[in-house]
Amino acid sequence: MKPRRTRQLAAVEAALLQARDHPTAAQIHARVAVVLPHLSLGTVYRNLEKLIEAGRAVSLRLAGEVTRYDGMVAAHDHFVCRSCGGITDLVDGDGPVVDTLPLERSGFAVERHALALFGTCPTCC
Amino acid sequence: MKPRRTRQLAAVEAALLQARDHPTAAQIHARVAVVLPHLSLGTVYRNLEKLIEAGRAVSLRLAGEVTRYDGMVAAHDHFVCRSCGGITDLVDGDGPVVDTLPLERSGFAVERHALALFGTCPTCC
DNA sequence: CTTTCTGCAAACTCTTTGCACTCGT
DNA sequence: ACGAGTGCAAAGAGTTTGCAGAAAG
Repeated sequence: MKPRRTRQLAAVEAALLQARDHPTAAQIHARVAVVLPHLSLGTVYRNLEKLIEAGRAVSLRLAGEVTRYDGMVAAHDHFVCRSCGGITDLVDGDGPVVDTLPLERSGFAVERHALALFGTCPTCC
Repeated sequence: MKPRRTRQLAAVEAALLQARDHPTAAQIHARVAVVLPHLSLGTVYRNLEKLIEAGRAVSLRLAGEVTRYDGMVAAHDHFVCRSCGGITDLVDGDGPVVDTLPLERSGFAVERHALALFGTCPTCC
């Protein structure tokens, strides 16, 4: 049950870290296939699952869209532009803040959240 | 392209409004099938799509889960309990608040958001 | 009557899995 | 050598769609 460092796993992680467009599994497959032509899509899915379990990747599911993957692992939110379709990472600090205090007071123990904002980005306005 | 008032559409909407458990398309189908035995799953999907376009329903996609539907149409967030799996509607006021001001200042025009919180609910703590 | 909607089933898309083989350790 | 990982292809799950007939307006 000890995880191994295979070229496929390394390549998938490298593609994820390099990408800033929140690629789909198929996109990752296409990109890695340049270097590893025989890479199968099934292996991409298996390795993405491993990275997520290891906390080295995050999956992102927006309404009406395929699952996307994000190599940025620190807690952050997303802005989806209705005009260009681009997804912007919002790092804590300049992004929106979710205030969970009222909830905590009601007895909810909040561990994490997933927030996606929709609208128009600065470039498209 | 004038929408018609069919019993199937009415029954799907009724089931949605009655449900408080954010049912999946299959669950809605099962519930409505009690009244309309010949209702097909395809029709459920088509009618859910119509309700969403009309702004009378909302879809909800959580990581690793099937699409769920919500008859509560007012903007609200969701709390997902890691222990019991229950989904609680968080109405604005006692729910968490998303502060989009810093973003707006950066040039983003935020129109709406989708927020899901994960943790343990009061009953499960 | 006209046009939208339905039921059914087949098609589609995305994702997962079984199996024999390969490759890290 | 051992066993986790891989490629391939087939299976699964969820959702969409084409078509002939039903039904709303």
